[in-house]
Amino acid sequence: MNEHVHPSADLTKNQSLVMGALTKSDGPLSAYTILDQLREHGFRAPLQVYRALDKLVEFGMVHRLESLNAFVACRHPDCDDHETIAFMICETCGLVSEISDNALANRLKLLAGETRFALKKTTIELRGICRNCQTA
Amino acid sequence: MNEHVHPSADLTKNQSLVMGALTKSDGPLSAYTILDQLREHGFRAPLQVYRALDKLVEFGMVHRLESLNAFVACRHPDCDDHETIAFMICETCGLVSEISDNALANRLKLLAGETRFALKKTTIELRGICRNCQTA
DNA sequence: CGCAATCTTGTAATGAGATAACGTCACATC
DNA sequence: GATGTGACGTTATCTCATTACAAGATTGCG
Repeated sequence: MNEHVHPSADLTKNQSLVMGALTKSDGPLSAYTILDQLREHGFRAPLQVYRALDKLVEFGMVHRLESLNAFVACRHPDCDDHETIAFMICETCGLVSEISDNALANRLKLLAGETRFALKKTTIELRGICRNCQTA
Repeated sequence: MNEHVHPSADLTKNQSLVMGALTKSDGPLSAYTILDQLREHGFRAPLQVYRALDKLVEFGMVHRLESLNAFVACRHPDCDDHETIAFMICETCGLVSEISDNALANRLKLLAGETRFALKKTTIELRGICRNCQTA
């Protein structure tokens, strides 16, 4: 069995709305942007968004980008390892792409192991300019 | 010449005070914590801290921890590459250690290069429990 | 010297991100 | 039908960060 099933069917109403907003969006959204988009659906307070986001992140359907204080729908092809994903963030167009690289993950695990560090979560975010935005 | 000279001599008064607070501290400090510590030295507004921090980060003397919204004095042994440093952050004791690993840095550069992504800055933060805190 | 350009500083106000504390409601289980 | 659990709604508050504007300080040059 896959541990990272995306339980889209089991989402509550609020979770579905938040997930929908993120899926529709091209790039990452802040919690407050999501809130504004969902006001017409009855959302009134940040906590409604944050609670949904917490669950979606827990389910592995959404990632939090620490360097942006924003959230993106998970789009990486294989769902093997939600704990060691790298993000490339274009500072020009805002595009975010996910990278799942075993060599990278293993190297980090090795480094942690060397000092007996019990690794729980990794944040890897690359900021720069994507190919498209350079030629433009 | 080393491009990452730490120009401690050239720091302004505010920059020195902020740097001092970070150097004295065992772990990372938030901007507002620094502000509180420096009130007796005449600090009154967050901006005074943020301005100093911006410069110190620019000089490579201070690192920003994105996943903590906090700052640490640079303590990593070699100053070769301020752009690709990994941090291990203990969630129990707050200890932060810096890792400068070439294999890791090269792998990231390779991954970025594959998609012609012009890498500007990398954020690598490992959260977990350090060796000491596990045995305790 | 006198003046302009630039950099650093101080202050107030505000914007943006996140959570605490409270109460309520729906639903499952025994 | 009592009880536990999880999602929900609301208000207030907290933390983090920036904008905008004014005042000094410093450098460089005619």
